[in-house]
Amino acid sequence: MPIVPPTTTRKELTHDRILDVASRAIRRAGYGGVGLATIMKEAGLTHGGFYAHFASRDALLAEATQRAGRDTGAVLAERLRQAQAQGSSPFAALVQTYLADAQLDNTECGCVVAALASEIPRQAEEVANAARARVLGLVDLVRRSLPAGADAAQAQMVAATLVGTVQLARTLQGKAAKAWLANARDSLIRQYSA
Amino acid sequence: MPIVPPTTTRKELTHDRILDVASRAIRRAGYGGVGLATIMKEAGLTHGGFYAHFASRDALLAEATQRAGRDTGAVLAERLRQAQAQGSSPFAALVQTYLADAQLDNTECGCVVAALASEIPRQAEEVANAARARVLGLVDLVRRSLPAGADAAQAQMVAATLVGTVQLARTLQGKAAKAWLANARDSLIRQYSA
DNA sequence: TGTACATCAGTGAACGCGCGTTCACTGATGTAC
DNA sequence: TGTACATCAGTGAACGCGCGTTCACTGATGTAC
Repeated sequence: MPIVPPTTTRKELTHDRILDVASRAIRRAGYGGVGLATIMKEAGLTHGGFYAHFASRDALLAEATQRAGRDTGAVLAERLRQAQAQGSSPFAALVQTYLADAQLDNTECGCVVAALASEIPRQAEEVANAARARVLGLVDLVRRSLPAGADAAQAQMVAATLVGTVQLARTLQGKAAKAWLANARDSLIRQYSA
Repeated sequence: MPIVPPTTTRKELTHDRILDVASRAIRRAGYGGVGLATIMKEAGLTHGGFYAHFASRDALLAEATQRAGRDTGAVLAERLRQAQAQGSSPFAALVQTYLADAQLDNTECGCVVAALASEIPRQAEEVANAARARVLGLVDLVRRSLPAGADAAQAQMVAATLVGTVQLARTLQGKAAKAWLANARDSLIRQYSA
């Protein structure tokens, strides 16, 4: 989703559009899986104009990682708020959203950490830094969803389990993948709910 | 480690050497991160001879995935056997090996699933199939390490947590990464030991 | 044991292609007076 | 309000490079007699 600040020039709108396209492209195809020409074309531009918006390909990957993380982070945070407002368990809401069956085919708009985790350590410093920030953001979100008294260590365990589960389920097909997710939802909610 | 069957022609030895190099290359650099020329050079050959050994790049990636998984699977299985022989907990041995601090810098010779998980769904069918087999192999290994009575569902949870933990710890640096691993080792052993 | 020859494993140059990056240019936008 | 001009955002062709793949060839290995 494009984010449009109060005062926006035409160039800022274009920049934002490129970022939005790229944030989906990297989750769909991996950091190395999509070229600048494709991204620019999907944004309705020719590739020549790219360097008026970003210093390099890596600069785009870094910004796109941040964008992807903030987009899905905002959605999850909103779910937690809703659950709290209704007096239901924020943790259960998090788990059910993060491990929803739909996430299997939703890589392009899903969690950027789950989509790219194993590629992060191989990226250029600026990209890895942006990705690292999203990992920490995810852990923090998990921590805030846990019952009061839960510590960062528990949040790390849950975050690792969520990410690992989505990734491994995505390597399987159909029923086996959904069964894996369902099992993980049950186990996590049983174990960590207050 | 090259695997040498009883009767080996010179060509089989070379094939094996290419596979060994490739199995480390994909874990180090990702499926897309290393070219055939580099792999052949590391195996002491010129790249022209590649197609005498493999039908395509993807065929190599598939075989190298299988090789990597079997190599590390054999090491882990041996650890489990040792622990059982000594009357100590196989599960603790598995967790301490899989989540050892050394794994942070050991991507090249470590678990192929942890090294490549998020890239698997994007690979060609034959590569994804080989990788999927390694995921199931990992789950099975975990299941065999768990106390008697543990089911496949528990093994899936543990496998996802192991893989997610290694991946996320690898995105961090130094002390933070080691602390994450230590926390995960403690939590898992506390939770699943008989 | 020695020679002649077929098979085999690996070489090295070449191919077409898509990549990230650069740059001279164009047409639209917006400002000055 | 209208004209002249500077600035801006995006175009499209070109570059050098490394990739996967192909192929004619070479030198070594091994077999037949």
